[in-house]
Amino acid sequence: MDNAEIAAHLEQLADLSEIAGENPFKVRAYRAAAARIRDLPTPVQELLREGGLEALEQLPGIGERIATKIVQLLETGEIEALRKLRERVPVGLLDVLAIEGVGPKKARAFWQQLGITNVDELERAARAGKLRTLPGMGERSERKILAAIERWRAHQGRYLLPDAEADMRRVLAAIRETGDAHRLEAAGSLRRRRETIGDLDVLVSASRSDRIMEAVRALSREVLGLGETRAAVVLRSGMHCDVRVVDDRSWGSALHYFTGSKAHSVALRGLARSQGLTINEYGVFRLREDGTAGERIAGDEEPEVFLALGLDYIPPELRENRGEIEAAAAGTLPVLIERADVCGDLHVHTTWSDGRESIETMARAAIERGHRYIAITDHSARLAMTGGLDAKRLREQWREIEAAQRSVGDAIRLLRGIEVDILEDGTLDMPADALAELDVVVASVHSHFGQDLETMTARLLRAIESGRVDILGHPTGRLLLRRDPYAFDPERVFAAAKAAGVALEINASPLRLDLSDTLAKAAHEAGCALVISTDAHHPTHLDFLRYGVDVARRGWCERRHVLNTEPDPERLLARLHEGHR
DNA sequence: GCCGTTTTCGGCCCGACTGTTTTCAGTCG
Ligand SMILES: Nc1nc2c(ncn2[C@H]2C[C@H](O)[C@@H](COP(=O)(O)OP(=O)(O)OP(=O)(O)O)O2)c(=O)[nH]1
Ligand SMILES: [Mg+2]
Ligand SMILES: [Mg+2]
Ligand SMILES: [Zn+2]
Repeated sequence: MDNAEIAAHLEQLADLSEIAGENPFKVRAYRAAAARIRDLPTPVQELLREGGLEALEQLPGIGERIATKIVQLLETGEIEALRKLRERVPVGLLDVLAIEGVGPKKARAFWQQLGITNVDELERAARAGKLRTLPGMGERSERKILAAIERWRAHQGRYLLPDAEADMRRVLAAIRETGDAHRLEAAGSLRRRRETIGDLDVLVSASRSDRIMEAVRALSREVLGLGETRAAVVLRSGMHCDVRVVDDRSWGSALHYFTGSKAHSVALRGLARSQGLTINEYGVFRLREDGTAGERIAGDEEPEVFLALGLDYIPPELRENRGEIEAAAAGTLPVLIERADVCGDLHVHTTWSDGRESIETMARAAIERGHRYIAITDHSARLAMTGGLDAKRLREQWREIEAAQRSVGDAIRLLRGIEVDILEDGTLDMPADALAELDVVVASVHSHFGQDLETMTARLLRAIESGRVDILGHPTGRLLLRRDPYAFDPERVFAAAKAAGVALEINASPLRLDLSDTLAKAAHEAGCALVISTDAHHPTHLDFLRYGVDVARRGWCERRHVLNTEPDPERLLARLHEGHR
């Protein structure tokens, strides 16, 4: 059972406990534990094997009770407390809880007072006008729930970054168009550069909000809520969008609030309380004896919020309550890598396999982007559907690389590379002598994703220890929103990569983002080198670098952790080859 | 259920909007 599944069990425990009327703080503890497990780079199974129950209890937010539940889950396949809860509370209510506007109290009331146990029954009851018999519910409530059920049925889930960015540009343009916005900025998960985006959150400062709200309404196909300072709408794309309007004085604290994450804000606000302060979206205030907010001491600009608490400024990408507040207090936050630090791209495809453009076209596109070097890394033969290269065609490609190099001049260095398949048994899909003549060998898994953890780990280790591999490409094999990562033990893989001097790729394709933020962090903390590569199959894909830098920043990476921040290609190659060639 | 440069008991973030309410609970950001 992988960490995502364990987290899902804890989430379910939280949801059902909540409907059952449990203490909300206990429910929150389950949710916090679920988040912690989901963020864990190492499979819990491996953690337990090495450190036992104590290793689990070491994790913040996981104590004796939850640790025991997790062990129980891994040993027996279920959590006793969850099994009992499922006997008592209909599991169909989990869907009811997912309906917007329905929380634990209403779900419970539907169930206890109307015998509703799932969404279909809720829909029938709403149509039959039965919900209005409940206290605090009327005809409008029924209509609202029916609309929410429709959205739930159509529900599109989360979005990839480029799709969210495209809609965000439209929203920002429309708000700007009103001329009433003094400042405006994308907030929420998009500002934090999370790997997928649930909805758009936009902060605006203005002295009047009516025309801004009207502009947002005009973009939407459905209005979920509309007040003086907040609007919640469904855009025509189906994406949800929340707009918050504040006045200029509140900009900093409002931006902090709306950027989140929720877990970060809750932790920061808790720290403020312990310092006799209180934070809301309007500022940082001294806390009076009676518990109300007193003198305002900060909040015009975002950095003041941190400063007021004695903290270093925490960049949005780090605001996930993963230790950033403690690091900011200790002055040990990383100096995060930036896009301008990256000097080249080490994973580029061309028409020699499944890329869309020639070597020279890709080279010129890279020059336009200021790159000092790119590695031409087409697929090896095993990936037949991509027209992958065998040793003979690989050697032919070198002549074209040389020709392209002469043609584009010395503005950029074209490196001979390959993305060689790691075959089922961990051997490489190319003879060793051919690989030895290359500048850059990226090795990746493209088949047999279903191997168990031990088999896949051994397969990756064999490739890493071959002495022929410089970079492990898209190390988990995941496709965002489409394919889960394959099972393997990152700890052993990272240890082997460090020992062999093999770098780990942060694949910057927004369909992949692989390594993920948490794994990238674990990798450099394990002493591994990283590279950020686009896996470009088209000139415009070279711009994916931004997304890779986002991941690196979310993974606490500094410039020194990423090899392709080296401007000089010869020095870069020396670093890439170090330890195994 | 977790946690502790105040603490091993008693806190645990804080406010906008909605619907139904005559003063607020529930839900959500
Ligand atoms: N203080 C506080 N802020 C919250 C709470 N819930 C949400 N926020 C803030 C922080 C969030 O980043 C921001 C936007 O809320 P969203 O629900 O859209 O979450 P976010 O954008 O982080 O993730 P998403 O990708 O949309 O799921 O609002 C909360 O319970 N308390
Ligand atoms: Mg959001
Ligand atoms: Mg939102
Ligand atoms: Zn690949």
